[in-house]
Amino acid sequence: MPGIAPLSTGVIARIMHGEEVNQPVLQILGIKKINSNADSERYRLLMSDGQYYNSYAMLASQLNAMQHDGLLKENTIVRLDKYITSLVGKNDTDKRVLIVTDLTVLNSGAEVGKKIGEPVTYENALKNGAQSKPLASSSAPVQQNKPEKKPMLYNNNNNNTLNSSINAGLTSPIASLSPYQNKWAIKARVTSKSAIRTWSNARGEGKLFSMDLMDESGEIRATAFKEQCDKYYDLIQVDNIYYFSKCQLKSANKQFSQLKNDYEMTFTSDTVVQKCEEMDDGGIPEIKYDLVPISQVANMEDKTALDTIGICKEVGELQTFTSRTTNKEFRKRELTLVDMSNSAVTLTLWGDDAVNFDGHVQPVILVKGARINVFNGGKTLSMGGGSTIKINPDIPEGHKLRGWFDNGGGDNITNMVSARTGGGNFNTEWMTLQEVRLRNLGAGDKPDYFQCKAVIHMVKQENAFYKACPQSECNKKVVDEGNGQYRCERCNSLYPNFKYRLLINMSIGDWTANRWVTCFNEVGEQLLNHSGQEVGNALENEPEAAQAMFSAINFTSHIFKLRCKSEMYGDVTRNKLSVQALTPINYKEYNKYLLKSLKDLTGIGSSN
DNA sequence: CCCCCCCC
Repeated sequence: MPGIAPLSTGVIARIMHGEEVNQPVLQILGIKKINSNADSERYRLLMSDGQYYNSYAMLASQLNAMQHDGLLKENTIVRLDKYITSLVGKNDTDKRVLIVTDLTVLNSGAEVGKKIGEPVTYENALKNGAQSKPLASSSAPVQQNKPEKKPMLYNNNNNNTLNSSINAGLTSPIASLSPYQNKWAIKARVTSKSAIRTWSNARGEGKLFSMDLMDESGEIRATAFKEQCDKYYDLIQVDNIYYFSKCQLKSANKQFSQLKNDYEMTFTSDTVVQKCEEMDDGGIPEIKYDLVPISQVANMEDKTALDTIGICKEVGELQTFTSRTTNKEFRKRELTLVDMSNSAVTLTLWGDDAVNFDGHVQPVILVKGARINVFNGGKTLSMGGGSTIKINPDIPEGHKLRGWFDNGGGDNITNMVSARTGGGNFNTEWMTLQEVRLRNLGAGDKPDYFQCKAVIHMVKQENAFYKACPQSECNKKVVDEGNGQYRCERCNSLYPNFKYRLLINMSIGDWTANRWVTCFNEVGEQLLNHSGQEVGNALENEPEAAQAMFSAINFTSHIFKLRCKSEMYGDVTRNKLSVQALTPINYKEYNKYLLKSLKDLTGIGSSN
């Protein structure tokens, strides 16, 4: 059969003997779903090497999608790129389960069209005296073969017992754990660890912490309550590898966990945890980061979890507030992360992370599992369950960013993914400047936000900047003492210097109306394409340079994201517009709005 | 046995 990959004949005998075989090629003779309950999905495979077949094979759940896509039909020939074997069951009936964690389809079932060879079960072949020894191979076994004497005595809570099992190499892959078998030990890396949390409800009260564990086969969440919480909290550290045994397994509630496992673990009084001190990590993978460029965050769905890395360009004050809904007090701190996509996003830290954070050195921040929140039409990242941050991580991406930023890389951030320091072009209602008046926007307690396409008519150079407190966290206007000293009333300090901050008023117009709007520092810097320092200096000392900067933007068109709020000055109410963000015109998006407006106006092409 | 992840 030309084009059909040859099977690795007889290889199942070697695999089931614990030998590591590189990329065996097998044929799928059947696949069926086990565990029929709705939130648990797992497939069992019947696979043949043409000589033997093996029904104790499982598909790791991260490969379920291949089955969903119809890629694993009967007769399909696959190459096992990664797999793990594990002994399960009581000693006398030990079975070696094969868990496939990565595979490549070589020929589709339709292409092959039939079962190759006349395979028999490996177990029957053994009984009938067929060759049971592994064939000659230079590769070392991953796991020890089944020891002759009964080694797996987990009937007491004794570390020596655990050690002997572990030393014999008898750890199970996480993917093989289920509530139906409890004699196992896993060797896993801690990828995240929660803070200790207390609860109190009708069913009682207590405390707990949870952690996420990972090995080559998969991941699982574990929770330690009460006594176990106190006992293990300090021992468990992110990135370390531990042996765990005698935890209770139960179905995971998918509502609360994004981890790819149908089960989760609870520590019990019998649980044994032991730190793995070996230098060799034994194939336990490093924590993997799927780093998303900050610019991409704008295109991702609300509530998505993601990994990213950026420079903490700005850091906010620690804020404390009481939640209106729960009456709980929260502490948070907002960081502005920037990266080489010339984009910025806000990352919110909570609790101790927020309190202890020192951002003044503009560190590299690596974050795993941060969640997207939509706020004011922008997107922010927030730490939550399972999220971790690392400050100045020793990884190539971190060093690259450091070099980029220290050479001025962060000076031209043009894309503000979060609304506070800018904003995107998503989810914000389009409006004309006339509609803003007609609809009485900004009259409520909360500001209104909208976007419009407008052209800059005139920019005021007078009072376009002010002299602000030089402290990085304080932007209050300083009082010029006239003797080379500047006084900040907020910090109650005298300084020999100040920093320029922009506060630009300009007139913009669309086809319906003109309005005066205010740009604060960051947007002003983006608009004028110069730092506040440069603009302030030019305005004070180099009028021609300043003129050039300001006239360069006259009659340019942009998408303005505006905040609208009516404010009282004495007994006069003024409706104020401030520019939250400024973006180049995305004609695809803008035309969508125009087309919709046309439909609404004419009724042509509309549904009603 | 938790399952909240907040606020502007």
